[in-house]
Amino acid sequence: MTPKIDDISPAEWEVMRIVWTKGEVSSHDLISLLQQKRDWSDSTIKTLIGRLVKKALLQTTKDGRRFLYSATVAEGIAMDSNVQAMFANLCAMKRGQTLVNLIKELPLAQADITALQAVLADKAKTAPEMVPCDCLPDETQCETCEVNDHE
Amino acid sequence: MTPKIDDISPAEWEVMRIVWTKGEVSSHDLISLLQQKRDWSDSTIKTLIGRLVKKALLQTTKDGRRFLYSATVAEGIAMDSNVQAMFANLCAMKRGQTLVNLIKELPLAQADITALQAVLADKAKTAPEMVPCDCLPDETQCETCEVNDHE
DNA sequence: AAGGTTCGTCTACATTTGTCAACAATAATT
DNA sequence: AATTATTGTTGACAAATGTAGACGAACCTT
Repeated sequence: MTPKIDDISPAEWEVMRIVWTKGEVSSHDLISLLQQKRDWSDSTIKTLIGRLVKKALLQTTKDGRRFLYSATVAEGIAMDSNVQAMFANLCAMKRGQTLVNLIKELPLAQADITALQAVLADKAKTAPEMVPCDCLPDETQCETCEVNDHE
Repeated sequence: MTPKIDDISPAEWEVMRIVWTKGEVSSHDLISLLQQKRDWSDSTIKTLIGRLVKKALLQTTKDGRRFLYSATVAEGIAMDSNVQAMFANLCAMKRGQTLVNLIKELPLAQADITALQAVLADKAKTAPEMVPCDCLPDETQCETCEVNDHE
């Protein structure tokens, strides 16, 4: 089955983070690590693991009696895909501002900032004057867009 | 009741987008606009409206026999809050790269780019050399971080 | 006044998600 | 061998979500 990459629930996300960070983990490690962050019972974590395996986001390797779990999808891919899916829900016209607010809040490393600046410099070359709102169905006109059009 | 701002389901987002864009809408308008984008029955949309009212994300004004619906939370606030909540799920160390990938994909207006550049220039002044991974519980060490520490 | 239309509310039902307990198989200990 | 611990699998159940039919009150048409 294909991994359901955009179907990771918040609780499952916690599990995946550990797996991605450790590479291969036993359910025991997963449980012990997660319980240092979350007040979840062993059972709960086992269920989450089971569901992730069913969703094909985790794969198993037999290690004697137990299993070792590892991710079937790279962390970066999953993050990109989910973040992009989330942004697809937002009004196209207002994504830029949202990004500005987000970046203001986020701690970023020097290297990240440099990389971002490079991408922006590049995009600036071909960026349109404005990105229109896409909240209403095609035929309909968005008030705000009209206003801006007349500016 | 306080609006459950981070409790907007994907289907509900669709509804909110219309409301935010139009300001005040009747259920009739909502239904007719939404059905141009989604293959939802009248009933389905009515249910969504009802749930949004219950979540205090929509408020109503009586307009004769019917209601006019409007948002109780500004679109920008909701977007910021949700995007930030989503990023909280991501490994702190990899958020920067995710942002880079996101921005590469997103169409941005000139003005947005300029604003982003300003924020980045400002952040660059105080940005740390690196933001450590926060996927594992405090005591535990993240492999990748170690590696980077030794660089 | 009678019948159709509009609109809000209720009920319904399958899935998904958050949370667990119980159980069975297997391995480790005594 | 008997007991205990470990670990994967099942079953459960409430709450949230996607989806939609049915019903009743209010309104408009004739």
